[in-house]
Amino acid sequence: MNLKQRAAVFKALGHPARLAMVERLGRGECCVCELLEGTDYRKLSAPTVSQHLLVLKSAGVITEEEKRGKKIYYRLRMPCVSAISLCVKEREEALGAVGL
Amino acid sequence: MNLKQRAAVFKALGHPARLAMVERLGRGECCVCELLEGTDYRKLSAPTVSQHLLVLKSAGVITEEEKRGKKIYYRLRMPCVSAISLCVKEREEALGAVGL
DNA sequence: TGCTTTATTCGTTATTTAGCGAAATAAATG
DNA sequence: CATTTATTTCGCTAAATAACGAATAAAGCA
Repeated sequence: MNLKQRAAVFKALGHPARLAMVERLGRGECCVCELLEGTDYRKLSAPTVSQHLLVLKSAGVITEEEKRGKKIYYRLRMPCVSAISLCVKEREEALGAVGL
Repeated sequence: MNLKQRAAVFKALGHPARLAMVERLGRGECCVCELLEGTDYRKLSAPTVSQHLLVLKSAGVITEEEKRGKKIYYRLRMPCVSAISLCVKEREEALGAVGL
């Protein structure tokens, strides 16, 4: 995996809505409608969520698992990103001095 | 560290030039002039590199270490991002099927 | 002091991204 | 088959980002 591809993964994670989706999927696969509800970041429209999913899929972070009934299920394709997100989350103290 | 702040960290890493800089800084502090040379991604102008450093600094990823002579030294402020980048790098197989 | 090096700030332009309403697709259900 | 539900695609606009040349600042050197 080259530099550009790696950067694309981080870029995909670099939006609150997408990061929330990834963290949700880290707790197990779910359908789009659940992701549409679940974001505590803010309420986004279905088209917007759909587009964010495409970004994550293109970067290889998630994958379309299967279609059950009317619902389409996604799951995390790079399990390590869950650990990554946790790692960053815990670095709280490292950011205090920047005013973040 | 909240969702938005975490996303900002990933966003900062989400550019080939910035990721290369972070990976370089992961091997030890260095000055701007070294970062200006070192990117195998592509040759960028000094103003552009300077702006990328600002992005990384604002997200709390790096910090301005000190000024020695004419040179300004930066270092990694969130050491875990080095490990993160390696983790993503190794997930190569996970991306084959997406055409990445 | 004047010149060179190192790095940043400013101003501008081109490109990308985010978001959404409207429309389209697909599956289940009455 | 018409309707509802779940999701995506399309077309558009507003905002953010990337990049760079010119100008600026600060430090060391001749």
